[in-house]
Amino acid sequence: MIKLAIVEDVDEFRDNIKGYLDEQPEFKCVLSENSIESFLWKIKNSELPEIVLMDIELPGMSGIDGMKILKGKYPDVEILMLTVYADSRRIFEALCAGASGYLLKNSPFEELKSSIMELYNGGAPMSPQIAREVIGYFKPKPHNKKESALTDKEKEVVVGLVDGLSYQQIADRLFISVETIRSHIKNIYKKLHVHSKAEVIKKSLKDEI
Amino acid sequence: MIKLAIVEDVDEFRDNIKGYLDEQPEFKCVLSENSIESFLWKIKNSELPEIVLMDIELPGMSGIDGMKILKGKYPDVEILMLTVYADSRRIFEALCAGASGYLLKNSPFEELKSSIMELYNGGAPMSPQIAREVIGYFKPKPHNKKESALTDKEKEVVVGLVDGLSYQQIADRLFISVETIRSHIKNIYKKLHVHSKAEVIKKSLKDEI
DNA sequence: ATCAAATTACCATATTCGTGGGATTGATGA
DNA sequence: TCATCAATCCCACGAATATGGTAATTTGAT
Repeated sequence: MIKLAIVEDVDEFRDNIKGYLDEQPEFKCVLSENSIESFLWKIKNSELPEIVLMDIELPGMSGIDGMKILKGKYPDVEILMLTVYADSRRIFEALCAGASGYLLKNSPFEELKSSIMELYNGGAPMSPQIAREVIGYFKPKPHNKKESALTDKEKEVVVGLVDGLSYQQIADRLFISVETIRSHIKNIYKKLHVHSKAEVIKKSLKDEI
Repeated sequence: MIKLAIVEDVDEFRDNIKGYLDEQPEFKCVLSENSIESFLWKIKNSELPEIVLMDIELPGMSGIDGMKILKGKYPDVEILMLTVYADSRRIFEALCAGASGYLLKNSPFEELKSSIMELYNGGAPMSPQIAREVIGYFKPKPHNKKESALTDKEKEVVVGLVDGLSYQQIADRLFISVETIRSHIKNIYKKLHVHSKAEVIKKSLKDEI
């Protein structure tokens, strides 16, 4: 018997889901609320749900913020996001906030059920569209520039900068003069169109150099 | 009719898969090879497959390296990784190399079929275990430190540093004197035990401050 | 064999940074 | 109420950085 909670502001949709889930012998809805605020309030005196189905678009506190609070208080609760949107910003915000699964609302109830079971068994259910976004996150980027423009030596210098070394320290590490480092840095700055170590480090750590 | 290719070194397993897929009216196996090398050779004179089922553990060139080459020559080919391993290093290497799906070899053939269909329809099929790893990648880390120690103002200054601004520019942005920035920076350095902008930026971008 | 690029190195100079001292004002909490 | 801390500002000085030159080798590719 898996204990569930539902947080969804559209009354009809919430009741439909609850109706369906209550029919399933493997589930038990211990809470069904229309806002994060009331959910967080009621949960104090309720059985602790194992899985929370949560809408991402809620009046008042957003599902994302709600998740953060919920996860803070009850880290073991699994959260399955439900949403009509498949845009990547929302997806990654939700995942970074601790969602364990992400379904589109147009999923049929049977899929909702199997997704809950999958989540309960340690999986991470996602609608195909969502999975595509998530996988796409790792895909090799079209790599805007051609091979980063930087030479091998310049890349070594960049590594030194990222490691927080001074010019002198980089020189020692690469067994060349600090003057050479200065030359390389000048060229790196020109190529990357930056004017400080800080910007190089940022580029190196964020984009790709 | 979806055109498929199989790259798998274990003859029996490869033949079993091919046998099953050939029975399906939606599929057509245009290639079935036991190594990346022979696959890349034969594909030149073969119909171009739309989806390649590829083992990740291959003698000779690894599936990962093979994928990179394949993706380089035929960027539109979708790759579905097949493996017995679910360790995160392999998963993320494969995804970063351009895999569009990732199945464990213990998946039943029916699941393999539905996964191919899902991939063909723009999804990104994953075994539940794999999905868990992928989602886990985004999960909030156990956040080692206690609330980062930095005050709100100090965090704003850090943001300025990460943005590559000079002290003066940060001062202008926050409408306070550059001397105040210097004070904040001194305190930030003490709290984080660092001695340069570079280290702060690195900490901010890598760990969490 | 030749030319372009990469790597190495040096000089000069203005700016920025890192760090040591202070000091004042509020807000917060014990 | 008193102590603490965040936030604001100032001074000074040596170290490091940013940017402008110039130029000798090495290396790679044509």
